[in-house]
Formats: sequence, C-alpha cells, structure tokens
Amino acid sequence: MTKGDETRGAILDEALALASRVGFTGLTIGQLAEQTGMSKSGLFAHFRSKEQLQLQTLAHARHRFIDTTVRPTLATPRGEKRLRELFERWLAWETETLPGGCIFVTGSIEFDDQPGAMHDALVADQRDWLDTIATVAETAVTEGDLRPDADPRQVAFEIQALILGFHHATRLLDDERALDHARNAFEAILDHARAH
Amino acid sequence: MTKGDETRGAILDEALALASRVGFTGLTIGQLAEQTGMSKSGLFAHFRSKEQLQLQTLAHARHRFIDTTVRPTLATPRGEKRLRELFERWLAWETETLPGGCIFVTGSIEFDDQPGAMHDALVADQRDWLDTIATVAETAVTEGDLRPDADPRQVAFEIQALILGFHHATRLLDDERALDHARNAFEAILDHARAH
DNA sequence: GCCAGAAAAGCACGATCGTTCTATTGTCGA
DNA sequence: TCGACAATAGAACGATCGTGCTTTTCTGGC
Repeated sequence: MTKGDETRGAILDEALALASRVGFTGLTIGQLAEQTGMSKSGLFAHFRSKEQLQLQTLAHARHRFIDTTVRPTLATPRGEKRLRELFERWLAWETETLPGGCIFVTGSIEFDDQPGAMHDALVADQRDWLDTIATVAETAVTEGDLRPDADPRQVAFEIQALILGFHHATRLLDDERALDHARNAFEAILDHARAH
Repeated sequence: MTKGDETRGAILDEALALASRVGFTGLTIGQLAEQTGMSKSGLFAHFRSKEQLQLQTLAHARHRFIDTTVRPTLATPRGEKRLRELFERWLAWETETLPGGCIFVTGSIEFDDQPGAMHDALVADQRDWLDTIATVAETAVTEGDLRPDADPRQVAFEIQALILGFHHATRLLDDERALDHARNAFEAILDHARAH
C-alpha cells in the first residue's frame, strides 16, 4: 500500500466520524483538513471534488459496515438465530462505531429529496440492506422458525423502521429506555411472524 | 394583522417547503429571498438571525401540525379509533403537506448531534409528540381496546419508529408498497397490544 | 545517494454565506 | 394629506465555501 492510499484511508476515517455528526453536506473540506492536520489543497488532491469525497466516504462506511455487521452475521446458524444476530450487530454498529451513530441513517434523510450521485448511491445501499434483512428473514421461514406465509419484505420493513426508531430515540432524545423498547419491538416483530 | 406579519407568514410558508427538501441548514437566506421575490436584507430584517429564521420556521410547522393532525384527532372517539385516526392523519401530513415530507423527521436527524436552540426545540417537539401518542394509546387501554398491561410508551415508540420507516421507504426508496407495509405494521402493533 | 514521480503545501480565484448599515419606499392614523 | 414609522431595498463587509495552478517536499526504486 502506497503512502497516498494510507493517508487517504486516514482522511476517510476522519471524514466518516465527522460526517456522522454533521452530515455529508456539513462535512467541509476546510474543517476536514484542519482535523487531519493537512492543507486544504493537499487533502483536496486526493478526491478532486467534494462529491467524490462524499462518495468515497460513503463507500468507506459501506466496507466497514459489511465487514463488522453483515458478513459475520451470514456466518452464524441459519434461521431466527441469524436474524437476531443481524439485529444485535446493527445495534453494536449504531452505538459503538461512529460518534454520530449510523451514517446511513443520516445520509438517507439528507439526500432523500436531492438528486445526484449521493442519492443514487444511498438508494442502492439501502436497497441492498433491505434485501439482506429480507433474505435472512426468509431463512427463518425456511428453517421453520417463522410462519410459512410470513412476508420477509414486511419483516424487513419493520426491522428497518425499528432501526430508525432506535437511532431517533438514542441520538436525538437520549432516551435511556430506547434499548429496552427496541428489543421489545424486535421480539414483537418475531412473535407476530412466528407460528403460534 | 399588519403588513409585516402577512409577508412574514408568506416567507415562513416558503421556508417550510424549502426546508422540508433541503433541511434547515440547507435553507439559505439568499435562496429564500430569491424564491419569495424579496431582497436578502428585506427578508433578513424579519428574523435578525438565521437561527431565528430556523426556529420560527419550526414553530410554523408545529402550529400547522397541531392544527391539521393533533387537534382534530383529539376530537374523535377515545380508544383504538382515536389511535387509528392519529396514525392516518400523520400519514396525510407526511404525504400531502410538504414537498419533502414531514419536516420534523428531517430536522430530528439534522440536529440530533449538534447542540443549540434548534436541537433543544426539536427535542421538546418530539417529546411532546411521543407524549401525545402515548396518551392516546393509554385511552385505548382504559377503553379496554388494548390489554390493561400494555405499555403506552412502548406503543408510542413503535409507532414513532413506524413513522420514520414510512418516511424512509417513500421519500428515499420510492417504494410503492410502503403504504401497505406501514398499515400492516400498524395492525401488528395493535394486535400485539390487544387482548387476545 | 540520486532522481523521477508522487504527495503535500501555498496561494489565489469567484461564489455564496450570514450580517450590518444606510437609504428608499410604503402604510396608515391623525 | 401629511407625517411618523414600519417595511423593504441597496450595497458592502469579512468569512468560508469548493476548486485550480504552481511550487515545494517527500518517497522509493535504481
């Protein structure tokens, strides 16, 4: 790995932390340069445009997310256990990885009404993520942990909503019951999709 | 009503629409002046600072939200019916009022990690909103529509999560099944809290 | 240890940001 | 209808934004 790639990685680490707090638009090149101890132009040369910086920061987050959350989950036993693992790993990702919480939540709201490359990248990421949840939910169906007629996409929708609700309750409202509420809600989703 | 108040109201209408699409930070005085056909300084004189513009825009949204969603709901029959009314009215607010959807969702994510008056105002609004949901849920308990040991705050958390999930699915992902998923999820929340 | 090429810094640009000050225009009661 | 005062516009400010150009510094293969 060349020197350039190394500092580029360090920049993206910092960019990720900063963007999770102030968003991808609030992520400014001047501040990022100051925070990394570089000059504006030296830092800028790595990306050649702000949009590229944003896109690469998002890609950086995607790689980290897949490595720490998605891939390990897919290595656990199929079925309800895997669905639980996915949810618990997302909770860890939300609370332990970045100072501002899940950066996909931030980005999704920021770009939901603004066209461009960032919007498209976020849509692709979130569709992939929903597909992942739905696929894992489907294994729970085929393993017999959930009802045969349970709709994996409905389950995915509800879990995604729960994720957003947890982010909201912890980040904005600082609600100390958020974790309990979230786990209760998760059990309720499972109960409802389970054979009774 | 004086002339100043009238134009100030017109400005806030425009500011609300703009902020719902680009956020409260993306809401810029120059753009807002251009969109309303005023001069920057003429518009600015109404608010004396950007933070005041943001706060008054938020207050404008709050008044509209209470008028169209909260107050009419509280005039409907107590119990499960009222809870349904609240949810359906929120859906209408989300889809029909502002071009970028519910502005409290946008603002909540935007300011969840940034201290200041806007953060505090949004926290207060969202706590009030959760209290409203919980109170309505409690009427459903006392009316016997929900289990006596159902937790109104848990129900409020789940409905708030559902709200965020619906915004996400419609605004970002343009998912045409979002409304079905949301209504199904709402029924699931009720089922789970209902006497069986 | 030299030297080509990569990496970083320095500096400046036009644009736009929020904000202030002063001048002009509009409103409305006496 | 005049005159006080509210409402709006004009012009400019310092700061910061993203970005380009040029120069300096560093790095790694020979």
